[in-house]
Amino acid sequence: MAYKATTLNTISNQIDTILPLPSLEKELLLSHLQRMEVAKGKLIISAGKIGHHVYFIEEGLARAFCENQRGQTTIWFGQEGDVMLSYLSFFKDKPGYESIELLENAVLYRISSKDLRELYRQHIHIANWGRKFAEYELLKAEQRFMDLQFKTATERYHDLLVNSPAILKRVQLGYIASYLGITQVSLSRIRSALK
Amino acid sequence: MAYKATTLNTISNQIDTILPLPSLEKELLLSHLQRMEVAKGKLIISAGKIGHHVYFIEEGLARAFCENQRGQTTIWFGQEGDVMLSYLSFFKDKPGYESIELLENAVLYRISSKDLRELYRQHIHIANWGRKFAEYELLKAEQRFMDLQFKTATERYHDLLVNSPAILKRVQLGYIASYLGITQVSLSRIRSALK
DNA sequence: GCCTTTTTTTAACAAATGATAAAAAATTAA
DNA sequence: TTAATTTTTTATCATTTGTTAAAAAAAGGC
Repeated sequence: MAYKATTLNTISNQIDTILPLPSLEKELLLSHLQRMEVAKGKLIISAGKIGHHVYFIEEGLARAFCENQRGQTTIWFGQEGDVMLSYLSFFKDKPGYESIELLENAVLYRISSKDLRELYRQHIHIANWGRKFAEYELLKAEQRFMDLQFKTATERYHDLLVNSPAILKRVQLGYIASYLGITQVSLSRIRSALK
Repeated sequence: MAYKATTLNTISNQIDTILPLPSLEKELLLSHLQRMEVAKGKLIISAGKIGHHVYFIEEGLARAFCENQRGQTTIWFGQEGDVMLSYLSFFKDKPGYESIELLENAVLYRISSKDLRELYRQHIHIANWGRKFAEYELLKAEQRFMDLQFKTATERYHDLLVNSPAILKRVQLGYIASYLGITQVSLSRIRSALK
């Protein structure tokens, strides 16, 4: 059974985690969100197409992946509390690199890019909330880049074990391997060396 | 001789490139900027320390680098029009991963983190300017990550040749190699294979 | 110019990862 | 449960990149 939803992972708390909003702006932002229950396997965002919404994950698991010569490479996992979007689509109205699919049945909230941009334009608290959102995503991207540049695949796997055990439990190893930037065979070698 | 400064690379135009500001907010932001002439070799930001300013490069060239087992690895080059900062320091008041040093004599403009945050808090246009800044930096970081994940060192070198020939002319190959995530010996092999 | 120092290239060998194929284990469906 | 399918591991060999050392080329100082 899925764990009982508490106030800790409600959409309202997700918003406050980025930057607490005054009640007026909070209600305004919430009023533009649309709740969706989506089945496992559904493609939320398609590579090469412009995504017109930003999604908040209240429950469920998703992955972003790119198609390339060797098939699909997973570049991101998202779970409860994460925000799901194509940066290129939302920031520049351009087609994104990646597709995003649900790996489990999910409860999502979405807002259209158009609505969110209008809220940014009119309300300074929401503009600063959007700035904080971009800044935190940038810190995550920087961390990700540094890991890829400076750590070995073995270290990155170990980091996942320590920092994101939930992902490892919920996802098959082929996806993990491509997320780490190595082949599944290589990941299998790393795992057997750890025993 | 350095090229003559035109309106194209003034600090004022750098700001508008991120997001054009109304004249009131533009003047306000400019009034907080301090002009500096800095000599080649100067360390602007130090790894492990909190950087308290954000810098705009009007003239000159800089690199960010990290110390690690193999010495220094260059992770970024900045030239005319680029903004220079530690993300961790400015966004979270934490010590950053990287040091930034000037590779040429430079003309910089700087603003304190404190002042810029206060402008974000009070002026919606500046808040949205700051949001756009973070969004564009995030797109650059995403591009960088994708390149490292999906392209070979040879392809990354070729991209530099095509997209940033100025950097290649101004910087020694050892820095370029570490920026590409390979050794200088490897870069030399790549270069000789292209002939 | 010439000498010193720094940068770049080349060579030889080691280590890590990729590609492919096949075996083993786990999962799913009837 | 059994059979089919999917996932994971193991093995072999090729390729790429790293390490170290030395030679060649370029840059800087006197």
